[in-house]
Amino acid sequence: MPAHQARSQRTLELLLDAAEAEILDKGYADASVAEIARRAGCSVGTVYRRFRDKTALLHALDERWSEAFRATMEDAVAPERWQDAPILEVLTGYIEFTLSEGRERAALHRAALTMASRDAGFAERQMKLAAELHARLRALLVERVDEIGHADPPVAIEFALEQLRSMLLVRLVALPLDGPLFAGSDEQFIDQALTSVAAYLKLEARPA
Amino acid sequence: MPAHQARSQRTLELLLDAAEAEILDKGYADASVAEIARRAGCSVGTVYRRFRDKTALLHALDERWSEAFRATMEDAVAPERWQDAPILEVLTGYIEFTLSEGRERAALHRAALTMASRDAGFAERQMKLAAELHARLRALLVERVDEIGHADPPVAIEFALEQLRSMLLVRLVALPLDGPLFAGSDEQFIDQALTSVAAYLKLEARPA
DNA sequence: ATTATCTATAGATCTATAGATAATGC
DNA sequence: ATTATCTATAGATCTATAGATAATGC
Repeated sequence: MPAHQARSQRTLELLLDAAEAEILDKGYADASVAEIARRAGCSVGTVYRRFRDKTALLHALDERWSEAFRATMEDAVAPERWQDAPILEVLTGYIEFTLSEGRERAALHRAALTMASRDAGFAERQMKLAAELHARLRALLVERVDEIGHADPPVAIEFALEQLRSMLLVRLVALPLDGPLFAGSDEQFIDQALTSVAAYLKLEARPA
Repeated sequence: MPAHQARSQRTLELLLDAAEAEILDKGYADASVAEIARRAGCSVGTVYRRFRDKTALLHALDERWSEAFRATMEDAVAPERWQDAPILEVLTGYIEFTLSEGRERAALHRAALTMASRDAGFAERQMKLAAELHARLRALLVERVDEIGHADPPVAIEFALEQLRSMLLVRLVALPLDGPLFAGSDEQFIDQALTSVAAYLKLEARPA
């Protein structure tokens, strides 16, 4: 249902804002269309003029989130940005980016999680984003393979990235259950994570 | 609401079984009391005779799950069971236990996850279980601290356990989003996980 | 006599639509 | 003339309860 008037375009954005607020507030399952309309300052009928149904509205919201994340993510792992940086520095950047981005977006991510558990479309979009970030990081490490002393670098790169991603997920998303048990500060966390990955990959100074 | 007759005790168990089936089938949010009653072969009124409300029924179910898990878990990490085993062997046992237990209970764990996102009581119960397992593993490692070459063993033990737990969670729970990206087999996964933890902890053969 | 169960339904949601009214822009 | 919005409500849930009926066990 395309918007033909400037007015309806504005309404559409108000609706997405309202849906976001409502979902972060009450969660996916308890978000009501009537309340979203109220928050957007319009009527229920208007919601259904712009969106086929409730699900379509939530998909539009999830797409907005995904696009915003893709933009920051692509910027954070752009190869130009890490020119000549050794692996440990790249990974430090990744961890710090994820921690700060994740903190800001924790509520959002948790909301997306519940949405994904009820509709495969959300899950697909999220996994695709995760895979893209993964691929970009892999490329950065592959370029620096001469630092890696591990016997099987391709496997090691995959595993090391999965290890970091897993720890960050648990630390950040702070799923209601499955939250972090490691009590250390972020500095301590980053420190140990880098120590661990360096030991596992058997990182060596780069040959000149 | 205690059960005074043998009949009502049986009904109670039928209701928990029915609730379990219903939740694994449709998820927490879509589980309906009427359908649970139907599956248990009794009426809606009967459900409310045994449980104050829907939430109380789900808590009773979650408690049943938790008790079952606690039993297998305590058995799996019992100190007697690992007498004289070196750290790597203990951790192999932990990983294998978690993978097999987790595979069986993945649907259940996912259900608990959604329940936890809507009611803090579920979250608390789950985190407590996770913390108990963690504490038992920590004790096993602390006993074997003379194998550890890492500069700060207490921190290293915490971090290493968190690292394993995080990877196992992502690999197993296979959250709708946040699923695993590491494509290797279980054998490959276990192999790399052990390589990694050995390198990080700087494990050495135990002094005789 | 007490406990358990069932039937029937009140009451509270919540999504989605129909039909009337108002604003926009060619 | 077309697009957007609002009001009012149908229709589908779903939780929880009231009141009648049946089974249990002292």
